Amino acid sequence: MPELPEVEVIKRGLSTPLVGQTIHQVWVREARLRWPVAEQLPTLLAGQQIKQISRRGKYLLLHCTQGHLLIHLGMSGSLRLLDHDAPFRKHEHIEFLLAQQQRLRFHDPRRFGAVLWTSEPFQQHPLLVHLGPEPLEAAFNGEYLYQQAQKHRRTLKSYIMDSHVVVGVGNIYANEALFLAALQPQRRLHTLQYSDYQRLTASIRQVLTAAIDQGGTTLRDFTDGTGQPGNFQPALQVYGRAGKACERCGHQIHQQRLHQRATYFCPHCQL
DNA sequence: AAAAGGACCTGGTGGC
DNA sequence: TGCCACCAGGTCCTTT
Repeated sequence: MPELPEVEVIKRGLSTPLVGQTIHQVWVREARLRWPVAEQLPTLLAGQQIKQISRRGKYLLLHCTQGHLLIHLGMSGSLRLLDHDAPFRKHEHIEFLLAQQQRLRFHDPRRFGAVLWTSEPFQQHPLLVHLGPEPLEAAFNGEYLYQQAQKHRRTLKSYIMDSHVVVGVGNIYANEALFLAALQPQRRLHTLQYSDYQRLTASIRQVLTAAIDQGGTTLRDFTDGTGQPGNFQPALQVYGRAGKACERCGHQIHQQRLHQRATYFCPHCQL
């Protein structure tokens, strides 16, 4: 479900209601997520205050009094802030009881998501320490993407979706960014020029920024922390548009499988 | 050693 | 209606 824009939208939506709140109680109804939820989690978290919320790639980080809660939504995860009387839905695996009788619930049908605790500096967590730069920060630029590419001969799409290269670019936005940059997803890295990487970094930034501004992309069920869906879906140029007309040139959008993922592109615009 | 494939899950959809 | 195959926004681990 969530790529970088969706996680960013959730972060922004939950910051105001959550920062400063105390976690009074935690209920783990299903511990079998991507990694088992720590048995001690309820004990560890009880009484801790949420000091700050941030994001690293697709990880949402709740910085608490004595450590950090790392939340990854995987493919189908979501977080909802609910009133005290909200009935449990299926797949609501974890509940955080807050003051004012509000509760934050982690919902994830496919259980590819993760909820992890660390009391160490979070940057050094094994899942975060090897991540590439944030695409919206200055370290991610044409020079960087070009230099990294010299180490590989793989396809362009798998390259930009690799979180060790750059974080946050999932299948939807990889397709969209490649369309914006007029580059075919299956191109091999060594066939590209320096200027292609400059254009591509700009396109990645552009599509992620626009998606954040629109509140993210809702295909089936994405909502921010308060239940609002995103509005970026109508702006998608290629993703999910197989057989439809390219909005730039009118040719049909093609679909093919690349590395097991649905891949969309305009064979006329993208070279 | 890089790159592709498999695995982890549930639910929705479309075909027969 | 039922059954089945296939698809889905992620990413770590294993195999080639």
